[in-house]
Amino acid sequence: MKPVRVTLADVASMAKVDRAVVSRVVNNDPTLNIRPETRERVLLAVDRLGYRPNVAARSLRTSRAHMFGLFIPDFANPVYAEIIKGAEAAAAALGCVLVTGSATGTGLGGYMDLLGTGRIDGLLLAGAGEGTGLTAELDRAAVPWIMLNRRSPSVQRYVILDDERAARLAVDHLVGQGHRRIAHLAGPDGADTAQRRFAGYSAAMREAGLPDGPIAAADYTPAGGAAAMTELLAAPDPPTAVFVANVASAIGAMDAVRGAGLAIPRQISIVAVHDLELASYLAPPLTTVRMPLEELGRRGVSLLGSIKPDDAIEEVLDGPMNLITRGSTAAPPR
Amino acid sequence: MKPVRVTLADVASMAKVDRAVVSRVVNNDPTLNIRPETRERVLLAVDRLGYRPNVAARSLRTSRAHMFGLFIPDFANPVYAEIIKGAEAAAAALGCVLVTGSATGTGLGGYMDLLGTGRIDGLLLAGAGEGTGLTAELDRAAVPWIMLNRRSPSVQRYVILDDERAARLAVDHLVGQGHRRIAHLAGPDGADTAQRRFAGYSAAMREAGLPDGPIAAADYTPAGGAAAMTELLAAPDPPTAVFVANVASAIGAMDAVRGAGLAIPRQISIVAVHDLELASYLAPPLTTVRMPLEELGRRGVSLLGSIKPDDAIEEVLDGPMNLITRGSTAAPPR
DNA sequence: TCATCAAGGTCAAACGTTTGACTACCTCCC
DNA sequence: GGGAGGTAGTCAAACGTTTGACCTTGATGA
Repeated sequence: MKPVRVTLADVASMAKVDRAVVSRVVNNDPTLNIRPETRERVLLAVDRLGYRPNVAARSLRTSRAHMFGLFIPDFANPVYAEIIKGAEAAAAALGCVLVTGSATGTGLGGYMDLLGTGRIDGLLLAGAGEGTGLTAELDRAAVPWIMLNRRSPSVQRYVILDDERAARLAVDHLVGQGHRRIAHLAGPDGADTAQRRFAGYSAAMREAGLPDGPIAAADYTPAGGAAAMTELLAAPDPPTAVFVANVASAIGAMDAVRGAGLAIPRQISIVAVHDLELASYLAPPLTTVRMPLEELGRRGVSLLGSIKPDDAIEEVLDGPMNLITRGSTAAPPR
Repeated sequence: MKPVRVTLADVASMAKVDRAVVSRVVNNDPTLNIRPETRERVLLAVDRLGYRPNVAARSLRTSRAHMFGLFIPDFANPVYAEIIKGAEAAAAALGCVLVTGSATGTGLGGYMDLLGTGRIDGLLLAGAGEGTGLTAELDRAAVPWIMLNRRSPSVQRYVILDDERAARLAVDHLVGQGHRRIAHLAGPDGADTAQRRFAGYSAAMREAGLPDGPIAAADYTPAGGAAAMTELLAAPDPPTAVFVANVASAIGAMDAVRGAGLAIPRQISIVAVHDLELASYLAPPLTTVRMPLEELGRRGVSLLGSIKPDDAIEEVLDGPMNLITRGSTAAPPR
């Protein structure tokens, strides 16, 4: 077969009908009155010619791109992989493509330039885009946008997870094992998720009648986690357990604990937010709280598909969230 | 500012010129003769109105989408993150958007449906798409495509890395430390990378005057790696070192070694292909061979930008490739 | 017999760019 | 005076869909 560019007109002439009929058949237009045999003829022609609609022409006419954007800070963070997966699936269900971009490639500034006008029908901002003038520009271009798992300081347009509940799950688990000196290896100061996880930690400790333990902040990387953990271990009355705000930090934290010559979980227990396949293969396997990230991506896209440009969205997604108990947590040393 | 949809016509009427002039100014058409002051007027109008070209209309007219696709099996595999990064950057340099899709969301079949006709100017296939009828369909739609780090059995259109060299680097390192019974934890049977890494392993062993050690295949996941490693350890004369074809497998492999009660690197050394930030934080830190994956993505896109549909491409990319020695390799037990 | 109605389509005008062809004006030179 | 040539633009036809308005035919009801 040679490369060909099949258009509506080709199909129409093969099926001996007007282009309009083909268009309506292809799009299942309910207003179309058509004899079954004619429809058959059209579908046959579509099939024989291998017709696929030209998306540019369609977009131009309908001013809908059938494409959503998802912007993330970095593909290397596996936490985002699940969000992408859910978002892709939801977009596909809507007959749309998801284009995922990261800040590592172009930066947010260039991103809008590249997307031009009318390339996407909506944009999901996952942990990126705060503070920049991007949202204003999106509004100007009438592109709906939603922040995922981040609240924006000014505008109320977000879907977040119940990070407080996640933190409670983790802390309650530690408390249940008998820990009383529980530290918190928090997320970076600016991050909204970090604040919510801290709030949950603090509330759970209070409810258990325990004072907040030592706290150290780290960005969501192994290196950051290692540094913060070293800090926590140097505290005057070191903790017997640590609730870590992020699994990537936790990996670094575990290394720091080993570096200090302490045994996990015999001398110190660790539990982190976000689960990874890899967590089972660490030494020891890491106890985590699994968050409904895939659901988050899915929900984001489906909201994008239905919101009006000025709708406010403030949603706390309650998907399944559970503690996955592995070897990194145990009763404290006596 | 209210949402507006600014078109060429708006700019033209504000600048008191024809739409054609605006178009030529915006696109820097060298054939245009224009007075500097007129150009200024146009640019001013563009700026004041916040004009951005409508990509759908442009694509329709020029039949170029200014968009490239990259298809990967799974976002959760951090190895692909680097490829994406490079590809995004190269696309941006060409003024194009990169849309990355994965098999987890829609499957390859649906992917083409969604992309329709004319949505992308070229597609990079990274470890996905073999065997399906996809490439035939791409050819039919006259969409250039290139396989990344995979050779297709039939058509010769690929860019690969020098996996043989990577394997040699790893094996030579082990040989240099005095190992003589070196096993290979290979990749999945079908994978082209697995074959090349095996070939490199085998060649390096031969050159060192050593016989191939035991070999076990695994998919590129921790679970697969753990199972295969267990198999290797059960061999009659167990190896003192293992060359693992992939870092994800290696993480599982390390766990299996620990499960068997053996110490790394004292009783068994491990080295794997592909580096991750995380490798430094494993226990012990994992020795790896770092591959130029970012370069691979970059090169893929830039080739896409320049090839003709029927060009053959058979390129072995020689970017920097180096052994990163960490704690998982040492001299064999005596 | 004529108006009405439904079925089964057809017609043609957009959508916003790009681009080859064309024009209007001026200058220069013989 | 007239032709050549250059400058600075203008004109209008595509590109492939979608969609509201319109048309034709045959059947039905009064």
